[in-house]
Amino acid sequence: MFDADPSLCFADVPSGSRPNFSAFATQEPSRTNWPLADGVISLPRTVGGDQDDVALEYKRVAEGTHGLLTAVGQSLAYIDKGYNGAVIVIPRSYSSHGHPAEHVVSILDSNEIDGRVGVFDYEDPDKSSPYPFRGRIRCIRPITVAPSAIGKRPSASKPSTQWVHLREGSTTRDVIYCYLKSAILLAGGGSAPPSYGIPEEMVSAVSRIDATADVEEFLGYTSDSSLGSQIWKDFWFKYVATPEVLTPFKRSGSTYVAPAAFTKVLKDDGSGHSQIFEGRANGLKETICTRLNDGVIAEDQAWEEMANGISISSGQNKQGVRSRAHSYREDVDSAVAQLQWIDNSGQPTDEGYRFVSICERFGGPNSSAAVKYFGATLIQTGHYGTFLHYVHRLSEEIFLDDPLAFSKSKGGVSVFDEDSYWEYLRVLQSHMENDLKVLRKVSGRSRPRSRTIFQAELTFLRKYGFIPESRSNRYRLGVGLPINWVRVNEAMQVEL
DNA sequence: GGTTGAGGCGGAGTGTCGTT
DNA sequence: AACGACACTCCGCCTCAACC
Repeated sequence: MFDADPSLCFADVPSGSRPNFSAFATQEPSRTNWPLADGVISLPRTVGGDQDDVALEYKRVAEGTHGLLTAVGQSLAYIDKGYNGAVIVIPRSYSSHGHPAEHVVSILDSNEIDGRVGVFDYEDPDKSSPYPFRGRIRCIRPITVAPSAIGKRPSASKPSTQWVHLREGSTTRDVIYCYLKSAILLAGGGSAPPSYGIPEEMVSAVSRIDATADVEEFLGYTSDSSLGSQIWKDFWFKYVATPEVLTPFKRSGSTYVAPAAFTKVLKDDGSGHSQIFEGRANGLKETICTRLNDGVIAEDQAWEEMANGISISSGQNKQGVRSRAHSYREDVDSAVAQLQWIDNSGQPTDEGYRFVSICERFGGPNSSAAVKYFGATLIQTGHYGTFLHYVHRLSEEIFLDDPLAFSKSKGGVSVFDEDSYWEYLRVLQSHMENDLKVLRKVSGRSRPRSRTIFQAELTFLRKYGFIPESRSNRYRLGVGLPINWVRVNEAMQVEL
Protein backbone atom coordinates (compact mmCIF):
# COMPACT_ATOMS: atom_id res chain seq x y z
CA MET A 1 0.00 0.00 0.00
CA PHE A 2 2.78 2.40 0.94
CA ASP A 3 4.68 1.25 -2.11
CA ALA A 4 1.81 2.17 -4.35
CA ASP A 5 0.95 5.48 -2.77
CA PRO A 6 3.79 7.41 -1.14
CA SER A 7 1.44 10.17 -0.09
CA LEU A 8 0.18 7.89 2.66
CA CYS A 9 3.41 8.07 4.54
CA PHE A 10 4.95 11.28 3.23
CA ALA A 11 1.80 13.33 3.49
CA ASP A 12 3.43 16.71 3.97
CA VAL A 13 6.23 16.20 1.52
CA PRO A 14 5.64 17.59 -1.98
CA SER A 15 5.49 14.73 -4.43
CA GLY A 16 8.57 15.86 -6.31
CA SER A 17 10.84 15.66 -3.31
CA ARG A 18 9.70 12.39 -1.85
CA PRO A 19 12.47 9.89 -1.59
CA ASN A 20 12.43 6.64 -3.47
CA PHE A 21 11.73 3.83 -1.09
CA SER A 22 10.15 0.46 -0.74
CA ALA A 23 8.01 -0.95 2.02
CA PHE A 24 8.45 -4.15 4.03
CA ALA A 25 6.49 -5.85 6.74
CA THR A 26 8.76 -6.69 9.61
CA GLN A 27 8.60 -7.07 13.35
CA GLU A 28 10.24 -5.65 16.44
CA PRO A 29 13.63 -7.07 17.26
CA SER A 30 13.10 -9.61 19.97
CA ARG A 31 15.15 -7.93 22.65
CA THR A 32 13.57 -4.49 22.76
CA ASN A 33 11.53 -2.81 25.44
CA TRP A 34 7.85 -2.55 26.09
CA PRO A 35 5.51 -1.65 24.48
CA LEU A 36 5.96 -4.00 21.55
CA ALA A 37 4.35 -2.95 18.32
CA ASP A 38 2.04 -5.46 16.64
CA GLY A 39 4.04 -5.04 13.49
CA VAL A 40 6.59 -2.82 11.87
CA ILE A 41 6.63 -1.40 8.38
CA SER A 42 10.12 -0.55 7.25
CA LEU A 43 10.61 1.98 4.52
CA PRO A 44 14.19 1.68 3.30
CA ARG A 45 15.36 4.17 0.70
CA THR A 46 16.30 2.71 -2.61
CA VAL A 47 19.14 5.19 -2.65
CA GLY A 48 21.25 6.08 0.33
CA GLY A 49 20.40 3.18 2.58
CA ASP A 50 18.51 5.25 5.09
CA GLN A 51 15.29 3.93 6.50
CA ASP A 52 12.16 4.95 8.35
CA ASP A 53 10.29 2.60 10.60
CA VAL A 54 6.58 2.82 11.25
CA ALA A 55 5.04 0.97 14.17
CA LEU A 56 1.69 -0.65 13.63
CA GLU A 57 -1.04 -0.99 16.21
CA TYR A 58 -3.80 -3.36 15.17
CA LYS A 59 -7.17 -3.60 16.87
CA ARG A 60 -9.59 -6.47 16.45
CA VAL A 61 -13.35 -6.06 16.52
CA ALA A 62 -13.49 -8.20 19.64
CA GLU A 63 -11.44 -5.72 21.61
CA GLY A 64 -14.29 -3.25 21.50
CA THR A 65 -14.23 0.51 21.48
CA HIS A 66 -12.19 0.84 24.64
CA GLY A 67 -9.30 -0.51 22.57
CA LEU A 68 -9.31 2.71 20.58
CA LEU A 69 -7.98 4.86 23.37
CA THR A 70 -5.32 2.33 24.21
CA ALA A 71 -4.30 2.43 20.58
CA VAL A 72 -3.83 6.18 20.69
CA GLY A 73 -1.71 5.88 23.80
CA GLN A 74 0.37 3.07 22.38
CA SER A 75 1.01 4.81 19.11
CA LEU A 76 2.36 7.80 21.00
CA ALA A 77 4.55 5.46 23.02
CA TYR A 78 6.00 4.08 19.79
CA ILE A 79 6.88 7.56 18.58
CA ASP A 80 8.43 8.14 21.95
CA LYS A 81 10.42 4.96 21.56
CA GLY A 82 12.03 6.33 18.45
CA TYR A 83 9.80 5.24 15.61
CA ASN A 84 9.47 7.61 12.67
CA GLY A 85 5.75 7.09 12.57
CA ALA A 86 2.92 4.98 13.89
CA VAL A 87 -0.31 3.78 12.37
CA ILE A 88 -3.45 2.70 14.15
CA VAL A 89 -5.43 0.13 12.23
CA ILE A 90 -8.97 -0.39 13.46
CA PRO A 91 -12.21 -1.99 12.32
CA ARG A 92 -14.44 0.11 10.08
CA SER A 93 -17.28 -0.16 12.53
CA TYR A 94 -18.26 -1.61 15.87
CA SER A 95 -21.76 -2.57 16.83
CA SER A 96 -21.67 0.28 19.34
CA HIS A 97 -19.95 2.83 17.17
CA GLY A 98 -20.48 3.58 13.51
CA HIS A 99 -17.38 5.58 12.66
CA PRO A 100 -14.59 4.70 15.05
CA ALA A 101 -11.80 5.88 12.75
CA GLU A 102 -13.19 9.37 12.47
CA HIS A 103 -13.57 9.41 16.21
CA VAL A 104 -9.90 8.55 16.70
CA VAL A 105 -8.83 11.12 14.15
CA SER A 106 -10.78 13.80 15.94
CA ILE A 107 -9.11 12.88 19.21
CA LEU A 108 -5.73 13.15 17.55
CA ASP A 109 -6.56 16.42 15.83
CA SER A 110 -8.10 18.11 18.81
CA ASN A 111 -5.07 17.31 20.91
CA GLU A 112 -2.76 18.61 18.22
CA ILE A 113 -0.94 15.34 18.00
CA ASP A 114 1.62 15.55 15.27
CA GLY A 115 1.47 14.08 11.81
CA ARG A 116 3.47 11.02 12.67
CA VAL A 117 0.41 9.14 13.85
CA GLY A 118 -1.82 7.80 11.09
CA VAL A 119 -5.20 6.10 11.18
CA PHE A 120 -6.45 3.39 8.85
CA ASP A 121 -9.55 1.29 9.05
CA TYR A 122 -10.45 -2.06 7.56
CA GLU A 123 -13.41 -4.12 6.46
CA ASP A 124 -13.67 -7.79 7.34
CA PRO A 125 -10.68 -9.47 5.75
CA ASP A 126 -11.15 -12.03 2.97
CA LYS A 127 -9.57 -15.02 4.60
CA SER A 128 -9.62 -17.05 1.42
CA SER A 129 -7.18 -14.76 -0.33
CA PRO A 130 -3.42 -14.67 0.03
CA TYR A 131 -3.93 -10.96 0.52
CA PRO A 132 -6.80 -10.91 3.02
CA PHE A 133 -6.79 -7.14 3.41
CA ARG A 134 -6.21 -6.14 -0.19
CA GLY A 135 -8.60 -3.36 -1.15
CA ARG A 136 -10.17 -3.42 2.29
CA ILE A 137 -7.98 -0.94 4.08
CA ARG A 138 -8.75 2.75 3.92
CA CYS A 139 -6.52 5.58 4.95
CA ILE A 140 -8.29 8.10 7.16
CA ARG A 141 -5.32 10.08 8.38
CA PRO A 142 -2.12 9.83 6.38
CA ILE A 143 1.18 10.15 8.17
CA THR A 144 4.31 12.10 7.63
CA VAL A 145 7.25 10.05 8.69
CA ALA A 146 9.73 12.29 10.41
CA PRO A 147 13.09 11.92 12.03
CA SER A 148 12.65 10.81 15.57
CA ALA A 149 13.42 13.26 18.32
CA ILE A 150 15.61 10.74 20.06
CA GLY A 151 17.36 9.55 16.93
CA LYS A 152 17.13 6.03 15.70
CA ARG A 153 15.34 3.64 17.92
CA PRO A 154 17.68 1.11 19.46
CA SER A 155 18.61 -1.71 17.14
CA ALA A 156 16.12 -0.49 14.59
CA SER A 157 16.56 -1.17 10.94
CA LYS A 158 16.55 -4.90 11.03
CA PRO A 159 13.77 -5.88 8.72
CA SER A 160 13.32 -9.53 9.26
CA THR A 161 11.33 -12.49 8.21
CA GLN A 162 7.95 -12.66 9.90
CA TRP A 163 8.23 -16.05 11.48
CA VAL A 164 10.56 -17.35 14.13
CA HIS A 165 14.18 -18.02 13.28
CA LEU A 166 15.03 -21.65 13.97
CA ARG A 167 17.91 -23.90 13.07
CA GLU A 168 17.52 -27.59 12.45
CA GLY A 169 20.53 -28.66 14.48
CA SER A 170 20.74 -26.29 17.37
CA THR A 171 17.20 -25.34 18.32
CA THR A 172 15.87 -28.56 19.76
CA ARG A 173 13.16 -28.73 22.39
CA ASP A 174 15.60 -29.95 25.02
CA VAL A 175 18.00 -27.11 24.27
CA ILE A 176 15.19 -24.66 24.87
CA TYR A 177 14.02 -26.51 27.97
CA CYS A 178 17.54 -26.43 29.44
CA TYR A 179 17.97 -22.79 28.52
CA LEU A 180 14.71 -21.96 30.29
CA LYS A 181 15.84 -23.92 33.34
CA SER A 182 18.92 -21.70 33.53
CA ALA A 183 16.72 -18.65 33.04
CA ILE A 184 14.37 -19.67 35.82
CA LEU A 185 17.26 -20.40 38.17
CA LEU A 186 18.99 -17.07 37.63
CA ALA A 187 15.98 -14.84 37.18
CA GLY A 188 14.54 -16.31 40.36
CA GLY A 189 17.52 -15.12 42.33
CA GLY A 190 19.38 -18.42 42.33
CA SER A 191 23.04 -18.44 41.55
CA ALA A 192 25.22 -20.22 39.08
CA PRO A 193 27.53 -22.89 40.46
CA PRO A 194 30.85 -21.54 41.73
CA SER A 195 32.69 -23.42 38.99
CA TYR A 196 31.81 -25.27 35.82
CA GLY A 197 34.94 -27.37 36.04
CA ILE A 198 36.58 -26.04 32.91
CA PRO A 199 39.73 -28.16 32.48
CA GLU A 200 42.96 -26.59 33.75
CA GLU A 201 44.62 -27.06 30.36
CA MET A 202 41.82 -25.05 28.78
CA VAL A 203 42.12 -22.28 31.35
CA SER A 204 45.80 -21.87 30.65
CA ALA A 205 45.28 -22.11 26.88
CA VAL A 206 42.86 -19.20 27.07
CA SER A 207 45.28 -17.16 29.12
CA ARG A 208 47.96 -17.77 26.49
CA ILE A 209 45.58 -16.54 23.78
CA ASP A 210 44.53 -13.48 25.75
CA ALA A 211 46.18 -12.83 29.07
CA THR A 212 43.47 -10.47 30.23
CA ALA A 213 40.46 -12.55 29.23
CA ASP A 214 38.04 -14.07 31.67
CA VAL A 215 37.87 -17.76 30.79
CA GLU A 216 34.11 -18.08 30.99
CA GLU A 217 33.51 -14.90 29.07
CA PHE A 218 35.98 -15.94 26.40
CA LEU A 219 34.63 -19.45 25.89
CA GLY A 220 31.01 -18.39 26.20
CA TYR A 221 31.36 -15.34 23.96
CA THR A 222 29.82 -12.94 26.43
CA SER A 223 31.06 -9.51 27.28
CA ASP A 224 28.76 -8.17 29.93
CA SER A 225 27.05 -9.40 33.04
CA SER A 226 23.48 -8.80 31.93
CA LEU A 227 20.91 -11.35 32.98
CA GLY A 228 20.77 -12.63 29.43
CA SER A 229 24.50 -13.23 29.34
CA GLN A 230 24.50 -14.95 32.70
CA ILE A 231 21.72 -17.25 31.59
CA TRP A 232 23.58 -18.00 28.41
CA LYS A 233 26.81 -18.85 30.21
CA ASP A 234 25.03 -21.07 32.70
CA PHE A 235 23.29 -22.93 29.89
CA TRP A 236 26.40 -23.19 27.75
CA PHE A 237 28.72 -24.61 30.40
CA LYS A 238 26.14 -26.75 32.19
CA TYR A 239 24.56 -28.46 29.24
CA VAL A 240 26.78 -28.07 26.20
CA ALA A 241 30.37 -27.08 26.86
CA THR A 242 30.90 -29.52 29.70
CA PRO A 243 34.43 -30.44 30.79
CA GLU A 244 34.28 -33.57 28.60
CA VAL A 245 33.08 -31.63 25.58
CA LEU A 246 35.80 -29.03 26.11
CA THR A 247 38.51 -31.70 26.01
CA PRO A 248 39.95 -31.95 22.49
CA PHE A 249 41.63 -35.35 22.56
CA LYS A 250 42.43 -38.49 24.48
CA ARG A 251 45.21 -41.00 23.98
CA SER A 252 44.61 -44.43 22.64
CA GLY A 253 47.92 -46.22 22.84
CA SER A 254 50.31 -43.94 21.03
CA THR A 255 47.76 -42.07 18.95
CA TYR A 256 45.41 -39.22 19.72
CA VAL A 257 41.71 -39.76 19.16
CA ALA A 258 38.61 -37.65 19.68
CA PRO A 259 37.20 -38.49 23.11
CA ALA A 260 33.64 -39.27 21.98
CA ALA A 261 32.00 -36.81 24.36
CA PHE A 262 28.33 -35.92 24.22
CA THR A 263 26.50 -32.82 25.30
CA LYS A 264 23.72 -33.06 27.87
CA VAL A 265 21.02 -31.98 25.46
CA LEU A 266 18.74 -34.43 23.72
CA LYS A 267 18.02 -34.53 20.03
CA ASP A 268 14.40 -34.05 18.99
CA ASP A 269 14.09 -37.50 17.46
CA GLY A 270 14.84 -39.23 20.74
CA SER A 271 18.04 -40.79 19.43
CA GLY A 272 20.12 -39.61 22.35
CA HIS A 273 22.31 -36.64 23.11
CA SER A 274 23.74 -34.41 20.44
CA GLN A 275 27.40 -33.93 19.76
CA ILE A 276 29.32 -30.80 19.06
CA PHE A 277 32.88 -30.27 17.84
CA GLU A 278 33.24 -33.95 17.01
CA GLY A 279 31.51 -36.89 15.45
CA ARG A 280 32.27 -36.03 11.83
CA ALA A 281 35.33 -36.89 9.85
CA ASN A 282 36.34 -33.26 9.63
CA GLY A 283 35.08 -32.15 13.03
CA LEU A 284 37.15 -29.78 15.11
CA LYS A 285 38.45 -32.47 17.47
CA GLU A 286 39.09 -34.91 14.65
CA THR A 287 41.11 -32.25 12.87
CA ILE A 288 43.05 -31.42 16.01
CA CYS A 289 43.85 -35.09 16.62
CA THR A 290 45.11 -35.55 13.09
CA ARG A 291 47.37 -32.57 13.54
CA LEU A 292 48.62 -33.98 16.83
CA ASN A 293 49.29 -37.37 15.29
CA ASP A 294 51.09 -35.77 12.36
CA GLY A 295 53.25 -33.81 14.73
CA VAL A 296 52.03 -30.50 13.31
CA ILE A 297 51.09 -29.25 16.77
CA ALA A 298 51.77 -30.16 20.38
CA GLU A 299 49.19 -30.65 23.12
CA ASP A 300 49.33 -27.03 24.27
CA GLN A 301 48.42 -25.82 20.81
CA ALA A 302 45.70 -28.44 20.63
CA TRP A 303 43.98 -26.80 23.60
CA GLU A 304 44.44 -23.38 22.05
CA GLU A 305 42.93 -24.52 18.77
CA MET A 306 40.05 -26.04 20.68
CA ALA A 307 39.35 -22.66 22.26
CA ASN A 308 40.01 -20.44 19.31
CA GLY A 309 39.40 -22.55 16.22
CA ILE A 310 41.62 -23.16 13.24
CA SER A 311 41.72 -20.94 10.23
CA ILE A 312 42.06 -22.77 6.98
CA SER A 313 43.38 -20.81 4.04
CA SER A 314 41.45 -22.76 1.44
CA GLY A 315 37.95 -23.71 2.44
CA GLN A 316 35.91 -23.19 5.59
CA ASN A 317 37.57 -22.41 8.87
CA LYS A 318 36.99 -24.54 11.95
CA GLN A 319 35.08 -22.68 14.62
CA GLY A 320 36.50 -23.07 18.10
CA VAL A 321 34.50 -23.07 21.30
CA ARG A 322 34.37 -19.28 21.38
CA SER A 323 32.94 -18.69 17.92
CA ARG A 324 30.64 -21.67 18.11
CA ALA A 325 29.23 -20.22 21.34
CA HIS A 326 28.43 -17.09 19.39
CA SER A 327 26.43 -18.80 16.65
CA TYR A 328 24.79 -21.24 19.03
CA ARG A 329 23.64 -18.41 21.26
CA GLU A 330 22.01 -16.63 18.37
CA ASP A 331 20.11 -19.74 17.41
CA VAL A 332 18.90 -20.33 20.93
CA ASP A 333 18.19 -17.01 22.52
CA SER A 334 16.61 -15.37 19.52
CA ALA A 335 14.31 -18.36 19.09
CA VAL A 336 13.32 -18.37 22.75
CA ALA A 337 12.66 -14.64 22.63
CA GLN A 338 10.62 -14.84 19.44
CA LEU A 339 8.54 -17.65 20.88
CA GLN A 340 7.99 -15.23 23.76
CA TRP A 341 9.20 -17.63 26.41
CA ILE A 342 11.50 -15.04 27.90
CA ASP A 343 11.01 -11.30 27.84
CA ASN A 344 13.61 -8.77 26.83
CA SER A 345 15.21 -8.63 30.26
CA GLY A 346 15.72 -12.38 30.30
CA GLN A 347 12.84 -13.15 32.66
CA PRO A 348 10.91 -16.27 31.68
CA THR A 349 7.31 -15.51 30.76
CA ASP A 350 4.23 -17.38 31.95
CA GLU A 351 4.30 -19.42 28.74
CA GLY A 352 7.96 -20.20 29.30
CA TYR A 353 7.22 -21.50 32.78
CA ARG A 354 4.36 -23.47 31.33
CA PHE A 355 6.60 -25.24 28.82
CA VAL A 356 9.08 -26.12 31.56
CA SER A 357 6.39 -27.46 33.84
CA ILE A 358 4.90 -29.52 31.02
CA CYS A 359 8.33 -31.03 30.40
CA GLU A 360 8.70 -31.80 34.07
CA ARG A 361 5.27 -33.26 34.62
CA PHE A 362 4.82 -35.28 31.47
CA GLY A 363 8.16 -36.92 30.88
CA GLY A 364 10.57 -34.41 29.44
CA PRO A 365 10.91 -32.32 26.31
CA ASN A 366 10.36 -35.28 24.02
CA SER A 367 7.10 -36.32 25.65
CA SER A 368 4.03 -35.98 23.52
CA ALA A 369 2.65 -33.23 25.75
CA ALA A 370 5.78 -31.16 25.27
CA VAL A 371 5.81 -31.81 21.53
CA LYS A 372 2.22 -30.68 21.29
CA TYR A 373 2.81 -27.49 23.26
CA PHE A 374 5.93 -26.65 21.29
CA GLY A 375 4.18 -27.24 17.97
CA ALA A 376 1.29 -25.03 19.00
CA THR A 377 3.67 -22.27 20.02
CA LEU A 378 5.44 -22.52 16.67
CA ILE A 379 2.17 -22.15 14.81
CA GLN A 380 0.76 -19.36 16.96
CA THR A 381 3.52 -17.28 18.51
CA GLY A 382 6.19 -18.32 16.03
CA HIS A 383 3.85 -17.36 13.17
CA TYR A 384 4.34 -20.59 11.29
CA GLY A 385 0.57 -20.48 10.89
CA THR A 386 1.00 -17.29 8.92
CA PHE A 387 3.67 -18.94 6.82
CA LEU A 388 1.31 -21.82 6.03
CA HIS A 389 -1.47 -19.41 5.22
CA TYR A 390 0.73 -17.74 2.63
CA VAL A 391 1.84 -21.07 1.20
CA HIS A 392 -1.70 -22.33 0.99
CA ARG A 393 -3.31 -19.30 -0.60
CA LEU A 394 -0.49 -18.68 -3.02
CA SER A 395 -0.60 -22.32 -4.08
CA GLU A 396 -4.34 -22.10 -4.53
CA GLU A 397 -3.92 -19.13 -6.83
CA ILE A 398 -1.24 -20.84 -8.83
CA PHE A 399 -3.00 -24.18 -9.26
CA LEU A 400 -6.46 -22.75 -9.77
CA ASP A 401 -5.03 -20.94 -12.72
CA ASP A 402 -3.16 -23.98 -13.99
CA PRO A 403 -3.64 -27.32 -12.29
CA LEU A 404 -0.63 -28.66 -14.11
CA ALA A 405 1.65 -25.84 -13.05
CA PHE A 406 5.32 -26.79 -12.83
CA SER A 407 4.66 -30.31 -14.01
CA LYS A 408 6.79 -32.07 -16.61
CA SER A 409 5.44 -34.25 -19.32
CA LYS A 410 6.97 -37.70 -19.07
CA GLY A 411 5.78 -40.15 -21.69
CA GLY A 412 2.60 -38.18 -22.16
CA VAL A 413 1.87 -38.07 -18.43
CA SER A 414 2.17 -34.93 -16.35
CA VAL A 415 4.46 -35.45 -13.40
CA PHE A 416 5.23 -33.12 -10.53
CA ASP A 417 8.79 -34.11 -9.80
CA GLU A 418 11.70 -32.92 -7.73
CA ASP A 419 12.45 -30.15 -10.23
CA SER A 420 8.85 -29.00 -10.21
CA TYR A 421 8.95 -28.89 -6.45
CA TRP A 422 12.04 -26.75 -6.54
CA GLU A 423 10.57 -24.31 -9.06
CA TYR A 424 7.38 -24.18 -7.05
CA LEU A 425 9.22 -23.30 -3.86
CA ARG A 426 11.18 -20.68 -5.71
CA VAL A 427 7.99 -19.06 -6.96
CA LEU A 428 6.52 -19.09 -3.44
CA GLN A 429 9.65 -17.51 -2.10
CA SER A 430 9.66 -14.79 -4.69
CA HIS A 431 5.99 -14.00 -4.04
CA MET A 432 6.68 -13.70 -0.36
CA GLU A 433 9.68 -11.53 -1.01
CA ASN A 434 8.39 -9.26 -3.74
CA ASP A 435 4.60 -9.14 -3.46
CA LEU A 436 3.69 -9.93 0.10
CA LYS A 437 6.91 -8.42 1.38
CA VAL A 438 6.95 -10.66 4.40
CA LEU A 439 10.39 -11.93 3.67
CA ARG A 440 13.39 -9.88 3.01
CA LYS A 441 16.63 -11.02 1.54
CA VAL A 442 19.10 -8.39 2.60
CA SER A 443 22.17 -10.25 1.70
CA GLY A 444 24.10 -9.19 -1.32
CA ARG A 445 26.28 -12.22 -1.30
CA SER A 446 26.45 -14.63 -4.12
CA ARG A 447 24.34 -17.57 -3.33
CA PRO A 448 25.04 -20.92 -4.81
CA ARG A 449 22.03 -22.86 -3.75
CA SER A 450 23.04 -25.78 -1.65
CA ARG A 451 20.29 -25.67 0.91
CA THR A 452 16.79 -26.03 -0.38
CA ILE A 453 14.42 -23.10 -0.17
CA PHE A 454 12.74 -22.80 3.23
CA GLN A 455 14.79 -25.78 4.41
CA ALA A 456 14.60 -24.96 8.10
CA GLU A 457 10.94 -23.99 7.98
CA LEU A 458 9.86 -27.11 6.14
CA THR A 459 11.93 -29.36 8.37
CA PHE A 460 10.25 -28.02 11.49
CA LEU A 461 6.79 -28.19 9.98
CA ARG A 462 7.46 -31.81 9.12
CA LYS A 463 8.73 -32.58 12.60
CA TYR A 464 5.41 -31.48 14.07
CA GLY A 465 3.26 -33.16 11.47
CA PHE A 466 1.93 -29.99 9.85
CA ILE A 467 3.11 -31.25 6.46
CA PRO A 468 3.78 -34.86 5.48
CA GLU A 469 6.93 -36.46 6.76
CA SER A 470 7.23 -39.29 4.31
CA ARG A 471 9.47 -38.48 1.42
CA SER A 472 7.13 -40.02 -1.07
CA ASN A 473 4.34 -37.49 -0.60
CA ARG A 474 6.00 -34.21 0.20
CA TYR A 475 4.51 -32.52 -2.82
CA ARG A 476 1.57 -33.19 -5.05
CA LEU A 477 0.51 -32.35 -8.57
CA GLY A 478 -2.02 -29.55 -8.57
CA VAL A 479 -1.55 -28.85 -4.86
CA GLY A 480 2.08 -28.17 -4.15
CA LEU A 481 2.73 -28.55 -0.48
CA PRO A 482 -0.02 -30.65 1.15
CA ILE A 483 -0.83 -29.06 4.48
CA ASN A 484 -2.37 -31.07 7.29
CA TRP A 485 -5.04 -28.57 8.28
CA VAL A 486 -6.45 -30.81 10.96
CA ARG A 487 -3.16 -30.70 12.80
CA VAL A 488 -2.71 -26.99 12.20
CA ASN A 489 -6.18 -26.28 13.50
CA GLU A 490 -5.58 -28.37 16.59
CA ALA A 491 -2.41 -26.40 17.20
CA MET A 492 -4.28 -23.15 16.74
CA GLN A 493 -6.79 -24.20 19.39
CA VAL A 494 -4.24 -25.10 22.04
CA GLU A 495 -4.31 -22.54 24.77
CA LEU A 496 -0.80 -21.32 25.43
C1' DG B 1 34.27 18.72 17.77
C1' DG B 2 33.10 16.29 13.46
C1' DT B 3 34.88 12.30 10.43
C1' DT B 4 36.52 7.96 9.56
C1' DG B 5 37.70 3.33 10.35
C1' DA B 6 38.57 -1.07 12.94
C1' DG B 7 36.71 -4.32 15.61
C1' DG B 8 32.83 -5.85 18.67
C1' DC B 9 28.40 -7.65 18.57
C1' DG B 10 23.78 -9.21 17.39
C1' DG B 11 21.66 -11.12 13.76
C1' DA B 12 20.78 -13.86 9.71
C1' DG B 13 22.30 -16.10 6.04
C1' DT B 14 24.86 -20.31 3.46
C1' DG B 15 27.85 -24.85 3.53
C1' DT B 16 28.44 -29.76 3.98
C1' DC B 17 28.89 -34.57 6.20
C1' DG B 18 26.59 -38.73 6.87
C1' DT B 19 22.29 -41.04 7.08
C1' DT B 20 18.12 -42.33 5.08
C1' DA C 1 20.08 -37.78 -4.18
C1' DA C 2 18.11 -35.31 -0.76
C1' DC C 3 17.49 -34.11 3.80
C1' DG C 4 18.56 -33.42 8.71
C1' DA C 5 21.92 -31.94 11.74
C1' DC C 6 25.91 -29.86 12.75
C1' DA C 7 28.95 -26.11 10.98
C1' DC C 8 30.60 -21.92 9.24
C1' DT C 9 30.43 -17.04 7.11
C1' DC C 10 28.97 -12.63 6.29
C1' DC C 11 26.27 -8.25 7.02
C1' DG C 12 25.80 -3.94 9.04
C1' DC C 13 25.04 -1.20 13.13
C1' DC C 14 27.46 0.41 17.09
C1' DT C 15 31.27 2.01 19.82
C1' DC C 16 35.42 3.88 20.62
C1' DA C 17 39.31 6.12 19.41
C1' DA C 18 42.56 8.01 16.15
C1' DC C 19 42.67 11.53 13.00
C1' DC C 20 41.68 15.93 10.79
